Amino acid sequence: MVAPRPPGPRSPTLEQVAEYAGVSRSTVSRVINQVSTVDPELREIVERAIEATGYVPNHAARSLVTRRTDSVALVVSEPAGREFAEPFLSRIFTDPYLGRITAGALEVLRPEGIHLVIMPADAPAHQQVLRYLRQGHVDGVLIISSHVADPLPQQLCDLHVPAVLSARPGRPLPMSYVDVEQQTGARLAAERFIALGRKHPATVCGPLDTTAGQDRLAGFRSALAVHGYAWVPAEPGDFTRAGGERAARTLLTAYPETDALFVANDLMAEGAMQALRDLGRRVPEDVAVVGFDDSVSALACRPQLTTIRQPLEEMAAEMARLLLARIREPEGRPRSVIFHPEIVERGSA
Amino acid sequence: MVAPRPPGPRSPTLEQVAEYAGVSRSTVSRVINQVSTVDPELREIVERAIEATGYVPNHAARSLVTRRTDSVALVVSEPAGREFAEPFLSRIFTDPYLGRITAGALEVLRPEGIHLVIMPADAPAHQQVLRYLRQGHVDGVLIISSHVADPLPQQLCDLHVPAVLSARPGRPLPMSYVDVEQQTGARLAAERFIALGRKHPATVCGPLDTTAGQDRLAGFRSALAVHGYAWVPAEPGDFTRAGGERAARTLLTAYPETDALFVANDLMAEGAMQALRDLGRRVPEDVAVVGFDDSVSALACRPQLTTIRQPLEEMAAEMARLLLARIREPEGRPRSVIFHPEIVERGSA
DNA sequence: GTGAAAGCGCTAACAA
DNA sequence: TTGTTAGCGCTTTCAC
Repeated sequence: MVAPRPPGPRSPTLEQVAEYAGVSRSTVSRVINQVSTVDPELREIVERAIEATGYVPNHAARSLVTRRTDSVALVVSEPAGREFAEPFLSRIFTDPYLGRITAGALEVLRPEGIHLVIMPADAPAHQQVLRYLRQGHVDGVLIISSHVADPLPQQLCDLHVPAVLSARPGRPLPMSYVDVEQQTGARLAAERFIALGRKHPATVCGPLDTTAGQDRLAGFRSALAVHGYAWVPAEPGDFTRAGGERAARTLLTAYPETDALFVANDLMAEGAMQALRDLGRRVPEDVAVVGFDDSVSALACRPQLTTIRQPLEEMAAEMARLLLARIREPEGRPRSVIFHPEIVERGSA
Repeated sequence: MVAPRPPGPRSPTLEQVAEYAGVSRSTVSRVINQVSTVDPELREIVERAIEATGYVPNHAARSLVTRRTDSVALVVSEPAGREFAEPFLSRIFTDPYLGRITAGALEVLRPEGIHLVIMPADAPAHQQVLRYLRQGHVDGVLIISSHVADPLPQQLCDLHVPAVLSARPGRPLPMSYVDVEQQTGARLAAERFIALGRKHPATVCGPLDTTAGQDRLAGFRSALAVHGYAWVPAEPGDFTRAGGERAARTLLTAYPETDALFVANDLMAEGAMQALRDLGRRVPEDVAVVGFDDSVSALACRPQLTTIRQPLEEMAAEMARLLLARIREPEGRPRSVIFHPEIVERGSA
């Protein structure tokens, strides 16, 4: 909380513009709000008065009566019970994932004149976030949540705050969401390995308490089952670079025959490539590697990463569109939009 | 702009809580605002009433009278006249720079209960951003601006909106800012090359219309001048990965004898390493490379990047502190806080 | 087509 | 210590 701002040179009010123009407050208000029933001549006069006084409407006053704020929150949720080496804030803001989501959402929001408040919500902050949303700071919420048992989506649902999820919710919920066909993506990776004639596929999967982690693992396994693999080694990572490195090392130590590695996101793949290098494995000759995301990390790898592309920017843009629709029509049916993944073939597999 | 939200189940007002508790509005207000002059017994009653009714204060109403919003904007400014391959939004949100700044700022802002609105401001959006700020949406602004001729800082100054800059302004301005000793950083790189016995240093510098670009180049040149280098080849890049790759290629083609390369940020260094690899140069054997930032990119490189560390998170945190100070005391003297860079030695030099 | 007036939910003088 | 009251600046009926 900050101290009150001192009086200072306050900007003009509607009242003052009205006086300047010699009309009533209502007329100025109508001109500002583009109401068409204003005499063109008066409108002209008022517009000049606005220009002359340098008037801008006061947001709080307007918001108080209209109950709109023209801004939405981007909530990055993380439930309790996860352990990470890196602190929450640097971890999420260093991950290219969030950047792509932000860019995609703003691509839609900006032209609509809607602003974005970014709200990290680790477990201790959940209550504050809910409070914030209840205070009417924003018209709606984009929720980035991956943990299957994350309570936040349900709570937001209960609050009747318009909201859209970044992925299929862990439990069914009457809330719009966007997702990618996770299993299909994983299958693409599996098929790539089969096509390359690899015999010992394995995977650094995502955290098994996330839907993406579960789905990608299941998709990979079931696609390989079709080719006779009743079982596939898997070691979970935490979607961070260091986590991927660690998991790959564990995996390759336990299963040194591994010649194909599916890593559940590009950031972990970066770490996995490092581990492989340290272990004296060549990529792709000894071990073929496929990542997931098609983020900047994929290009940073040597060799560059073959990966499953999910169009995060477009997905976030769609989230924003779904949210706007929901804000405009809160009782509409929740919608889901599922995107198709594609394999992007580069040097690693 | 969005349509008005329908009435729906409005949350309780102060009035209703007061009625429930059998006290006046003011008393409830005092309890909410932690005013100490409330009888403990009454306070207890009121708190129960708040609990029972599920009351939360309406932000707009409060903001209208207090003239505070408890939120600040993070404006990422970019003046007209720059050409980039990538669109503005994906470029800035994909750059680890912004992520580190955001994380650092939130580290200070969050505990204070202050929220962050993220506002990209390319040239066409400048007017809207100024308008937004004048409307009183936020209490202050953190400005990320690098272009020496960027008009935005001056305009914000004129608006009397509390603001803090991410770097020394292009022209002197009565505004607080944070910076790193750019020239010292560049000198560290130069000295590293001298220590390694390199004879043909060169630099992929930053855009010459940015203070950082200018300072790092000047610092590198003047440090080398001390060692007899009257002139040093330099090729400007645009601080992007692709730009660094292009610039390094140009430089190495024109000056194939180059055996030491200072690259003005890590993102460009990543690209430069790629270019060197393509040109058949080994790093560090044939060409030693030093970057600037110590971002995640530095770790993604092979070999890992020796780089000049600037503590961006701490710098952003300091920006936030300076801003809070300014909001609380708008007439205070503008302050500058300059951080010390350090060289982080890794594999590339 | 325009103006007068009520009121959005809150804080902060001021009185009691 | 508590209550009464007057706005904060705007939109929005409702008369005219």
